[in-house]
Amino acid sequence: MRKILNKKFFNRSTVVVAKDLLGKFLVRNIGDKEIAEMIIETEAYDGYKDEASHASKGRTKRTEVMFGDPGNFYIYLCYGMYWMLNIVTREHGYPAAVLIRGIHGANGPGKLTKFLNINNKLNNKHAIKRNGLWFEDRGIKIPDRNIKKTPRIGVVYAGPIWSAKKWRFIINQ
DNA sequence: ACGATGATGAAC
DNA sequence: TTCATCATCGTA
Repeated sequence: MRKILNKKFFNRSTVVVAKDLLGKFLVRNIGDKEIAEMIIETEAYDGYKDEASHASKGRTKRTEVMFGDPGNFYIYLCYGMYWMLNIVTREHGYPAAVLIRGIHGANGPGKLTKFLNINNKLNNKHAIKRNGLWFEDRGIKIPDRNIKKTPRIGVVYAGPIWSAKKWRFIINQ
């Protein structure tokens, strides 16, 4: 079974999408090369009230993408060196996204974008084959008992309420 | 424990 | 136009 995840999949609760992405495949196509790896770690960033989310600054040139269509990529540079790959969730006009933090063979959001050759050229592009980067359901279902929830990484600046939210999801090895 | 490295947003 | 900050990672 190979089903490409569509707009409908991403137009749902951000936390649910983040959890559901575990076990799905991130597929990268460049030329005649195709890499497909299972997603093992994600984080949810939901709404303008979430102080950990860039969208808490409101609509800016950068955050505009998060207000866009579900299934679009939100990609930005972090610490001057690493591209972060996010996928926009919820309906158009509501700012939310899921950060892809780990795939099989590349743990860490900066490492996986380097591994898959992802940069801001894909920012605000839709996750479809035509753009060379998309998501597939290959029939793997991760049972709840194998999913670990923890607070998000590197967001202490967001204050006690938002930094404590257990919106990071990892497959228990 | 820390430095690399540059875009971003807010203050001035 | 400056300035602090940062959804990280490799080296130590």
